[in-house]
Amino acid sequence: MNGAAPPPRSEPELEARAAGIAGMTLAELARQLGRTLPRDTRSGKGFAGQLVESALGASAGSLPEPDFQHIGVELKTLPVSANGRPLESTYVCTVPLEAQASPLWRDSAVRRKLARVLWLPVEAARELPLARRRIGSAILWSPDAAQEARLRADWEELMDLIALGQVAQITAHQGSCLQVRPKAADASARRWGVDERGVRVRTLPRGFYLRSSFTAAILARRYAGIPR
Amino acid sequence: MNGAAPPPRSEPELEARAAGIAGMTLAELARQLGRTLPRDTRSGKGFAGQLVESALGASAGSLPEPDFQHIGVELKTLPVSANGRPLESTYVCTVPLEAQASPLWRDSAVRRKLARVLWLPVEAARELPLARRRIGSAILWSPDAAQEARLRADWEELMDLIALGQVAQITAHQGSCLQVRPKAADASARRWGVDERGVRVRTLPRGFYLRSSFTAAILARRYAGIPR
DNA sequence: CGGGATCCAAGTGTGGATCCAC
DNA sequence: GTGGATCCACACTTGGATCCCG
Repeated sequence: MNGAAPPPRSEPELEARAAGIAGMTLAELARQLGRTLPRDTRSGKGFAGQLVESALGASAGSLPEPDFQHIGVELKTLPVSANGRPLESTYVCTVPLEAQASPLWRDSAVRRKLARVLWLPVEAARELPLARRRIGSAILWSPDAAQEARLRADWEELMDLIALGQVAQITAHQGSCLQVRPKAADASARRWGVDERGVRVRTLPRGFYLRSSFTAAILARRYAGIPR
Repeated sequence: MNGAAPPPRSEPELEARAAGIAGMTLAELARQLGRTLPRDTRSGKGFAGQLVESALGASAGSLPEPDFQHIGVELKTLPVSANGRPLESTYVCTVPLEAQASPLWRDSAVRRKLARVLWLPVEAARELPLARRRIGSAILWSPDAAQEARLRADWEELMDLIALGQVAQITAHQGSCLQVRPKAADASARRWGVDERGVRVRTLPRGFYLRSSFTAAILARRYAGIPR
């Protein structure tokens, strides 16, 4: 196997490929794919995610489509500690800052993105160099009724504020499982939004993120499976 | 003088700068600005335009704003033969392919772009190497009533077809002074548009262009002034 | 600990236009 | 001659996320 894989044609095929890379280190996988490792994790924040995209046949760098568009599955790597506990929140998608009337959960990007996800744990303890980090066992997941209800409640609360032009008042404290945080090159970045009076204004771009307590619960149901 | 100039603060200041570079070759101007010439004109299609932007203090590579936004003036280089006759049509702006109801000329990008233009003739005969091409004398222009009427008539005819989803039927034969032609990296490029039934479809991106007979008339009123 | 700040790659779109086969 | 095709640069956006100070 060398170079990027073609798109998988079914969920079982995708799961089989994920099983095939479980236990490998990022260095091993990078060598197989002919990719070089970034010098450090600061300058290579997205490296692990892009590496497994190539390995599993995701249409790399594509647009609002799911990673595996034929089969409607989104791929998310999950940085975990040695104990298999998520170390970071998970980015979902950008926040639509120009929303005016309160939109419907049914039509939301958050619901579409999270409808079907292949979670792939990857070791990410700060002291462990990129090269030695190992890939865990994947979990193919859809939200159950309780999870979807919590996601929806958080999303509706947050989107109501945005539709009212209150985005500047939102902090990452809000939302029990889904939060809104900055998503930008730096704090000076600006995107078009709407203020309290409906006037178009420049504002900091933001994204929806899943709290790590939420992804921890997903992993807890099925052992993350980092080989020892 | 070295590096790009700051924005001019008035039309007379802009005209004075243009007079200052009239008669210079592209090689001379490039050396003053510390820029290197492209190998050939095929790979350097936009070079002359970008060079004079720097020389005159246009906010290079900026967005839908006029080149000189403070004073509301657009800069257009005009490739001319040894006789001062325009050799090419002039690109104005992209065609809004998603327009539904027929929009108003008053609000159009074409009218805004052409409201005030500094035309700068530049020698461009095919046999003349980039380095030896000379810059002519600038003309600061606004459309007179007759010119605006022709532009408006062409624009309204073309935009009506686009609003009806007939963009695929438009050819460069239409329009007495303003035409629609492809504006893309190649013929496979696609942008969102609307078909006859109002359905969103992928279509070839297009731009508005001024026929060279139109720009020739502008130059004819005031001698292009390539020094001999 | 975690909320706010930041980092990289690649795709897309726009602005500058001229090329070239028919 | 000119209508359809193409070329370059670079700003902007999105998708991949983790960093790091209070």
